[in-house]
Amino acid sequence: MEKLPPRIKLADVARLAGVSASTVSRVLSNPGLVAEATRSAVIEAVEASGYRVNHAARNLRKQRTGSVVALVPNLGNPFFAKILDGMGRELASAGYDLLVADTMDGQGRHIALQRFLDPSRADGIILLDGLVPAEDLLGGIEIPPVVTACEWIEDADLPRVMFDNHEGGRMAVRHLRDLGHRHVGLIGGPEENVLHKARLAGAGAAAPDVRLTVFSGDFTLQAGHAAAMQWQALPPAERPGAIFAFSDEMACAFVATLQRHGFSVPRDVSVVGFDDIELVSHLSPALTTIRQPKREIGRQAARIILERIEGRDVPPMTLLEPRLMLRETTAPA
Amino acid sequence: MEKLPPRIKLADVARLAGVSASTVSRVLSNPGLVAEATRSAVIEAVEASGYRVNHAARNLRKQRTGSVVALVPNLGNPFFAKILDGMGRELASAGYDLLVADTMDGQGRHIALQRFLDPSRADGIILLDGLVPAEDLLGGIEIPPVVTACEWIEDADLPRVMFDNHEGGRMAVRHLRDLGHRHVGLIGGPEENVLHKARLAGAGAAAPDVRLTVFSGDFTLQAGHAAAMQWQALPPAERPGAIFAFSDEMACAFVATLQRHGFSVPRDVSVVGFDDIELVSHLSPALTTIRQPKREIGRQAARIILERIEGRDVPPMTLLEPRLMLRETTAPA
DNA sequence: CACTGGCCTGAAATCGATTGCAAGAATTTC
DNA sequence: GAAATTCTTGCAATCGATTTCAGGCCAGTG
Repeated sequence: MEKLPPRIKLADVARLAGVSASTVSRVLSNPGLVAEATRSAVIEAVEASGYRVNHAARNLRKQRTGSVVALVPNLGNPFFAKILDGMGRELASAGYDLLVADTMDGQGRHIALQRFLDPSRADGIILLDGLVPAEDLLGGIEIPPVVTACEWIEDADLPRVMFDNHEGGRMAVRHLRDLGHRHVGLIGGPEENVLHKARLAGAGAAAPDVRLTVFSGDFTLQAGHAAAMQWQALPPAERPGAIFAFSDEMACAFVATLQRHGFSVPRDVSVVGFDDIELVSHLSPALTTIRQPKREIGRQAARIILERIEGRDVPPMTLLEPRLMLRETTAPA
Repeated sequence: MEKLPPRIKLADVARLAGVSASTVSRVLSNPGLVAEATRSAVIEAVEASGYRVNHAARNLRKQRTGSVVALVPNLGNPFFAKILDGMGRELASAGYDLLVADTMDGQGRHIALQRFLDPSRADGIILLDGLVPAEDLLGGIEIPPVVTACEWIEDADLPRVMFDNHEGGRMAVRHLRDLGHRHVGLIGGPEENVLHKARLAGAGAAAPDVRLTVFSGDFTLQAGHAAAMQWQALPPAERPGAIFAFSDEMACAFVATLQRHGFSVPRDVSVVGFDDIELVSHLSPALTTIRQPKREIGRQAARIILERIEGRDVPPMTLLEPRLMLRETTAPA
């Protein structure tokens, strides 16, 4: 191992430029305070020495961390990738780092979040999991500002950034009704999930003359497959002629399973998904679905946490509009 | 705004326990050095006061950051989600935070990575982008240890964690040959991409009697669609009877586009993908593909960067084995 | 009984940048 | 030309935890 030269610090630059460390610091963070001649000498010394600030020292002194942590229920779920993407760009352009962490362990148990709810670890928190106990976020201790995105926590008074799930649910069922369907099957999420509840309520509010049959699910491919098996097992007269799945993955698996058993979509059954993940528009038949602007949710959540970090007030709720992507899996009854 | 009590620090706990700050620090980081009686008094004081260490201060003093940064070419690509997942869990269990950042801006231009290549920002770097100029990683300045994962940098001597792309390519073409295909179309990635080169070489090495026709691509759905249009435009005698796409997304789009134009898979053409993203096993027909153990790649990369952080030597290359997932999109010629 | 060694503990230095304060220089005002 | 401002700049304190060093205490040994 070669011996590395010790890292350059502020004092070294100061010596090189013939000024004090304070002056160098000012040139770097508040150049207006320093006389033109001194300033350029300092800049030259900074460049000549290849100085880079030590973040730990700066953060300690300034009592901030320069990073925001995103807590997701499952990092492996591709759904969050686009959201993190939007978030990451927005934060990066404001000079913040994005830290990500899972709220669940390998076995799907919620882990202790105390570790992240600490002002010395992150300046702000973006929470994408609606099932975190509210008391974790309010307990007497001092925690950084929090905003919830996508999901939200019902009994906590935190700013929310979310898609209009109720309207999305309404829109899907309304679309099917307009096609003449009067019996719609829903493939839902976990019952305690806030997204599930909102979409279900929206679906129910869409039209009084549409009968709804709920197949339970959990947003996964497996759940879509299971729902298709249940659907087939029903006597033909009892089978809903249309299906609204609360995630595109469930919708895809539902369609594929039926196809494999000789049914045809949309001839035998119409299907609407939810999310509009990119892939589904490139399948055959292309999935009709409710689009969630995922990147935009990430961006907005980032903007809002930045406002909160600056101490400004933010709207209690930012609602993003749904959009029906009309494609090939729905047809008249 | 309510007035918050000032944050508890080490000195406060020390006063409460009737000892010095040094002793409290020792109890927390090296309990063996402290007498049993003192230790329990300190622990009690820590709990009573709700003390939490200040990371900036600790990091400054210890000259480390407690975090590892993963640099990905496109955070929005769901392919990376599973990798980050494996990585995140492994790092978390070692007490490290995972920072993520994109190596590209919104327009697909590479951004300056200097910002992350800084020992005061991260203790280690996991690079998932093979197109970063090698000089950025070697230039005179001191940077944290780096490992490359998935992709790698040809002219840099950095530890690599990767899937055996050559063997994956070989396996796919061999499988098609075994089914009787003697003309295989490849839908590749960008020409300068290392994954593309390795898979292409593997495909070429599979069998001397198989003719290969390359359709250019870039791993995206759009590229798969474009390749399907090109395929159809060929005179039937010139159309490869089998296709090996270098990503599942391209394979899916290829299949769907052909289906939409009245062709049938695998009757008219056999298709093999690459990656084994979860969704493709739940389509109809289910995609035959080469599985990449994505979570495992993340885990291994994390392990290796942790070793490097500890200063230990690591193998220059960690190769993960391919596996052919035989499903429904391939059939005898 | 004096001495050596081990065990605990506290004082103080240290990590490196930021910033309030005050002093000296330069400029303006009357 | 003296007094009042305004600019610049450096000194020294500060952020909070860790760690070196040295000293106090106690037990064991010759």
